[in-house]
Parts: sequence; C-alpha cells; structure tokens
Amino acid sequence: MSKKLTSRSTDYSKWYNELVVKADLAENSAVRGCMVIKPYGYAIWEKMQAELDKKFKETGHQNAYFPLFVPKSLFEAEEKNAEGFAKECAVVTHYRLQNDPNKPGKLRVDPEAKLEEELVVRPTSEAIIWNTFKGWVQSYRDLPLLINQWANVVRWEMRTRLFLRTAEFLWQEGHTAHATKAEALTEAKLMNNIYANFVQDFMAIPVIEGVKTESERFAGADETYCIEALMQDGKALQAGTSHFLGQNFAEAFDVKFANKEGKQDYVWATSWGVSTRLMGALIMTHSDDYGLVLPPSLAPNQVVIVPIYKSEEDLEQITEVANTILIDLRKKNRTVKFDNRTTHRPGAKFAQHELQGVPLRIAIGPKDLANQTVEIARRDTLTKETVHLNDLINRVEALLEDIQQSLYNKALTYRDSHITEVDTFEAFKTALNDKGGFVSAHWDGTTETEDKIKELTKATIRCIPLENKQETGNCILTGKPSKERVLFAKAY
RNA sequence: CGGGGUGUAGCGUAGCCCGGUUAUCGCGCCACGUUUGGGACGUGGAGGCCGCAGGUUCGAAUCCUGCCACCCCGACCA
Repeated sequence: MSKKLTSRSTDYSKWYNELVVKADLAENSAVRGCMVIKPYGYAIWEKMQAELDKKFKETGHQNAYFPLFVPKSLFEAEEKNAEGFAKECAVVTHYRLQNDPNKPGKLRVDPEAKLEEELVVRPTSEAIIWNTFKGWVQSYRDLPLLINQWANVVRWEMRTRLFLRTAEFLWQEGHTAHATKAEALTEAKLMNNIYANFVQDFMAIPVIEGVKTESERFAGADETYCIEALMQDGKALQAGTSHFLGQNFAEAFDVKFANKEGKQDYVWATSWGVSTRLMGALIMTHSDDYGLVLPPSLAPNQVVIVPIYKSEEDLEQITEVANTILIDLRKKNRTVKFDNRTTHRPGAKFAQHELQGVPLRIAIGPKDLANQTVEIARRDTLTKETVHLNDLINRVEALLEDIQQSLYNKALTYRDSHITEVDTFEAFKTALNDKGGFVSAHWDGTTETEDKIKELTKATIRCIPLENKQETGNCILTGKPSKERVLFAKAY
C-alpha cells in the first residue's frame, strides 16, 4: 500500500475509497456490498448517534426496537411502499440447513424447511411498525405516538460504495402517529429542521432544506422533506429525509382512533431517517489530499499530543507536561490522547493523525521543555504555532471553536459559489458539466420533463427549497410557464 | 441482467503471448543494532494449494474446457 493518498483532482472516487480504508474508518467485507465499520469510523458514528438521540429525546421522542423481519403479507399492505422497495429486498425463505448428502463437509438448505410465509428483511420498517401501532392507538389520548429506532436495514443495491451506498446500513428511523394532518405536517418539518441543524452545527456541512418532487418522493409518502448537501466534486448528496405519510399507512394497517367528538378516524403519520451515509457526506465535504478532516464536534480525539525525545529523561519530563495538559483539557470536556507509542517515530505519528483528521496536534520536544512551550498544528489549515504553556488551554479552546466554524464557512462558500441560476437549456448543460454543483432553473412541474432532463443530462431535481422565492419564468426544457426555480444537480 | 476486464504472500504487482532450475519486485510483517522537531536506515528473516475443478503434456502460474469470485461501464438507488 502506497503512503500517499490519490489526490482528489487525479481521481475523486479513488481518493474517497482510499481515504475511507487508510483512515481506518471502514473496509469491504466478505459479504458482497456490505462493509465492516472499524473502531475509528464507528466512534464517529457513535458521536453522531449521541447528539441526534439527544435531540430526538428533547423533542419528546422515545426509542424502541422492532423486528428485522417483516412477513411478506404485512410488507405488501401499503402498495406504493411495497412496490417502491420490492426490487431491492432480501427474502428469507427457509429456516434450516443440513449436511449435503452429495458433498461431504458441505451444507445445503434443507428443502423440507421452507417457511409457510416468506420473511422480508426490512428495507425500512413502516410495515412492521404500523402493524404494531394498530394495537397501541385507540383514542386521541394515545396520540401523538413519537417513536424512534436505531437499526440496520438491507437494500439489495446493484452497485455499492463504502458508507454512501451499502447493501446493509445503519440508521435511525422515526415513526410517529398524530391526530391531525396539521400536527403530522409540523412534525415532518420539525424533524427535517432538526436534521438540518445537526448537520450544519455538528458536522459543519451546509445544507438546503427543501421538498422532493413527486418522482423523488419516498414510496408511500404524500410529501418528502429533505436536506441536500454539496460535495467537493460538485455532486449533491441527500443527507436526510423526513416524510409526511398522510393516512396511507393508517389506512393500509387500519390504525383508527376515537377523536374528541367520539368519531373514528385514521391517524396521520410521519417517518424520518438519517443513515451511515452521513459519514460519506462528512468525508467528502471537508477532507483533503492529506486525508480526513474532522470538525471538533465529531472527532473521537479532538487533540493528540506527540512527544519528541532522545533520552528517557526527556520522555519522563514530556510525559509530566502532557499529563497536566490532559487533565486540564479533560476538565473542559475535550477528548485528548497522548500518543506515547514507542514503536513509531514522530513523523509517522504526524502523518497518521493527519490522515485520521485529528483537529489539533500538540508536539512537545526538548526545545519546548526548555522554553515552557508547545507546538500546536491545526489539521484544517495545516498551520503551526508555538504557544506558551500558560496560554495553552485557552488557545486550544479558541482554536477548536475556530476550526468548527471555519470548516463550516469554507464549505458554505464553496456551496454558495456552486449554485448557478440559468434560464436556457444550453446554459443549464454548460453549468452542470463545466462547473457542477446545484443549478437553479425553472421547470414546468411535470414528471415527464423531469425524466427527460435526467435522461439528457443525468441531473435530477434535488429539491424545491423551502420558502422558495416565487418568480415567473419559463421551463428550461419545454418553455412552459413556471412560478419558481428548483435545484437540479447530479447526485450520489 | 447486458457489454468489457481481472484473479499470483496481508496489500500492490512481474512472469502468461512463445510450457522447462529454487515464482519477480515494492510496501507491510518479525529479530537485532543505530535512530527519533514531518512517513528512518542497515543487516538478517518469515510468509505462496499462482481463484477452484478437470484435461493436454515427460513437465502447467503459463495451453484447453467448465465453474466461482471480484472490478469497471450501463439499467436501479438513502
């Protein structure tokens, strides 16, 4: 394995794959399309989980867990949802293996052990959850029902990529039931907004909140809200979605309640989710040719201390200083690691921590001991400064905050400079191919036009931004009148 | 599922066309020594059912047949 990462400009896709593996985030497994998330990658995911989980609970949601398997008859109950996912479902048909009489030492599926009813491995859990909710709701007093689950799901994708699209992935899926349409709509928008705030504040990734067009909508939803981010290669990435499901699932699973007037009514529903795909967004937004760049809020180690020494005595003194720093920073709730491995030299440690995106590196050597200083290097700008021990803790605090903010600002500047308004189809194609990013254009509102544009350019409508400016114009493809611009992009 | 390609040590590879000593090289790994302010160096060492099965041959990584797996380009997608 070569030491240097393939550069982004050489081959963006290769850069991404190498980075994921070399930074020790994840690797491909023996199962086609499924990844192993390694401890360092999982630590980042756990930080995301912790923060999201807190936000969900603050807004009144509770965690629960539902089965991995969905009986086929339940799965097919909501027709549009079933149809939308049917092509990518793994299905369990048997429950037992046996020794293969023809091949010693090998196993085969026991043909006698065929299931009466096939079990679908959940690609999403609406079916099993709504079948369960049926028993939980009788009265308006049981509502709203605000449930979230952290789970794995399986979608049998044809082509997979680490974190961005894997056959099995981890996510959270919220499922809520409400007495009124207005309440459910408010919930769907609220959760989309929580996602937006999380991604912007914690992941330092700017997003556009919007709604999906009919063809991009979740199968079984009446409206899909989303947050869309822009990657460094100019492609858009859907970072989260929140669906207003209307009464579709309530009708399919017969979930009725008695309202205040004593009349039976179907409940109104939402579902919303973000997945390990966020890891992909994180990587592709901030990282550079030296490796991963992590915002301090998500870094498993926010600061790493590297000793530089010749003698054992030096190391002892450095260790003493390092331990003081460790204690002081931990008091500030910062995560710090003292990398005192004797098996690697400083240069190798520097390179590794850069590759893994540690926001700040503190180096302490003999010169520093003599001067009561340390050297601080920031990962995002790759700049170094020498700081006196007396000022160190405040300086670290300030730098960590600055890194968090400047990563966001940098990404925002890039994103905003890659939203191009166009009024003709020629300009549309030029913007898309020469510059990339979002292209803001008028569209006649039909699925046919959307499909045609996709066929001609590979670009899809990522979203209609919330609170979109209303302005009259003409569809770039058909010339038909339009009342607002929508955002197109090539997407992951 | 259509089109193209590749399987040789943990990883990346040479050799294959044109069969012939002990299968090449780099990274990584192990031991010892010297090193340590940006991926150290030297010496020594370990590691291979050459994807699997069959065939041709005195002899197969190399030729033939079948199978399997993976990758790339399409169609599908959080």
